[in-house]
Amino acid sequence: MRLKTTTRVSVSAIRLRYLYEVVAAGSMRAASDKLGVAPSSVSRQVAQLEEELGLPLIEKGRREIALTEAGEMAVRYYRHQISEEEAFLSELEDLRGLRKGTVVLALGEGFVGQPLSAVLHEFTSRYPDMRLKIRLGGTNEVLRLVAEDEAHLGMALETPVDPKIRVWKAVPQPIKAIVSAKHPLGRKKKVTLTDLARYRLALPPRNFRIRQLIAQAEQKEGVFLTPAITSNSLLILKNFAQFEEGVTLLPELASIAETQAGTLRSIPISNEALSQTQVQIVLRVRRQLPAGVMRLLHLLEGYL
Amino acid sequence: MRLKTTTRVSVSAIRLRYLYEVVAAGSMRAASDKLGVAPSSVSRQVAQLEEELGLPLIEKGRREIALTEAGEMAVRYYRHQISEEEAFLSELEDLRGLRKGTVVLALGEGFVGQPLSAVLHEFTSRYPDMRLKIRLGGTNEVLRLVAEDEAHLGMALETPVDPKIRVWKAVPQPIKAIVSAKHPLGRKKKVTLTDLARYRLALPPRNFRIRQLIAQAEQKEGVFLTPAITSNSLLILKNFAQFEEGVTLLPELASIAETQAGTLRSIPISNEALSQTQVQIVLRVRRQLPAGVMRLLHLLEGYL
DNA sequence: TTATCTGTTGCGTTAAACGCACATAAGCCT
DNA sequence: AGGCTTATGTGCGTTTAACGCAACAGATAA
Repeated sequence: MRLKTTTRVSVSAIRLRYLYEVVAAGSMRAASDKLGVAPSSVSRQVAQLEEELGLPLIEKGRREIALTEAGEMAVRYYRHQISEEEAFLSELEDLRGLRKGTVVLALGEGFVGQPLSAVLHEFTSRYPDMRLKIRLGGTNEVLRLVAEDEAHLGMALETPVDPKIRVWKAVPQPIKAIVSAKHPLGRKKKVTLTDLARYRLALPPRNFRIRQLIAQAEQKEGVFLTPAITSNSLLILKNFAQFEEGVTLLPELASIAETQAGTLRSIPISNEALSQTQVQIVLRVRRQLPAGVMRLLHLLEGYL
Repeated sequence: MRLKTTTRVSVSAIRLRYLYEVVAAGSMRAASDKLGVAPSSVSRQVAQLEEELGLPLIEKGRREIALTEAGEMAVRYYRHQISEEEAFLSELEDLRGLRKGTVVLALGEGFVGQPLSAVLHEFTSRYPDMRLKIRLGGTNEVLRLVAEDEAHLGMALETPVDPKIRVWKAVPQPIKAIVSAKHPLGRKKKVTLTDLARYRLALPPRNFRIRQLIAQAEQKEGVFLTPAITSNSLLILKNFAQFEEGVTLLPELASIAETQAGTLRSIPISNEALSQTQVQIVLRVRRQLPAGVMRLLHLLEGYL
């Protein structure tokens, strides 16, 4: 698409302003006082505006200035323009003061459910006019959104390396065995994959990063886990552990509320691939982030 | 009333424009080509705009430029501003091309009725988007309107001298005796006040300039006319002459349609004050008139 | 990695706006 | 009518903003 190539005529803002001040002050001298410039300058600018527009704006040859019809139009236009500008600047002020704006946060599957609610609640209440968009998706989806500037921030588990992605912060987030308090494994300090294989398991589907990490561990140890149940809902997985005496494998964060309440326990797994996983906050390399996003970023950092 | 003294911040138009062209062209270099300036200038203006607004507008450090949220707002604002400016300029264009505008014409009492309709019709049809305001009033009212710029032009009978009023054109417009074709005076070439005193008369009220001129003539000749009927409606006066065999005294113009049709006759009066009256087109001294007004002025000149 | 785009910065140049001083014109007052 | 006051318009030298050129640095693609 080719844009117009017409040379823009652009009515000089300063000249319009001078005209307006002249009318408001009632004379060029008064206007020049208010503007802090010499009267000659005012006179010239108004004259040049008339030349630009090709029409007389003030009726000359009299003591008090009086606008012509074109002058009235010009002043009306200027006033309108000013009010629009003020609206624009005030909008900008909101943005500068972090009061407005949109932050898009992409979350990996590890966070599906009601995670982060404390952080997000703090953010939305501290900046009530900021809109927060949360996009959920698999780890790869998160990366794509961040790489293509469709999301400002991403949080996901064990993100693969990508030249366009910068890992801002990574914190250990081992995948643990989640069981109910009454479960036989509940008293153990550590479990092996072999231990787990003896119990009924609930696991996420194969396209989930968690499941891929589990697969890596299975490969390495030669032990293969067969889930009794597969679900992309973390809640279902957790319910399976809590009410059906089963076991599920999740990052600690995903069940932190229940472990703190005592209804579930999270047991470390003695496998490197699972115990050394990290949750990562990612953004696009060299991307300039709006201030609001930085705030959320810091909140998330503190949370992890 | 004191106006605001806040120093206006005024977002630079050129910088906004450069920003806009940059995003439209996709790069600063392309924009500089289109704008016909060096790329360095574009870069600087955009940087200065960012400084003025206190916010980054484009995300730096990448090949293709991308706007920040503030940048989006700025471009949106600029586009809006441009469309407003175009509307303004096009309005102005109308004005310049005489297609639009308002002309205020003040008419004295001698023109009440349906006079000038040919001229006014020609004017309104030739400049269909020009608005024509006609204010009717006594001669003094006409002069006040013109003196105080509430009317562009005035037409009245025998206007008194006034330093603020300039007589643009004056044409003789004697006050004549108006009678029906069958009236005894209808055959005379000239009548005196004494002649008139013998018939039933219809005259305008005393606050009309016509009546004041008649009074001057009465004073001078020592003959006093007693009207059978007094009315501020020229139509009533003329009807009195036409259907009730009476006489009325009016400027020739006021009954020109009827005299041409032959239903009324206008007889000169042998009195200096009445036979030498003039109708005058007046305007304020040194007033600059819009082009549209000049056109009407010339049309009126031609008519008289 | 190199080649070639991009945006940025330093510095001398051009053009717009300015201030000062003075000329000119309009309105007011006697 | 004529002087007096006050306001706008003009010539000219000065200041400031925008510019062009050239060199540099960062980023993408081969």
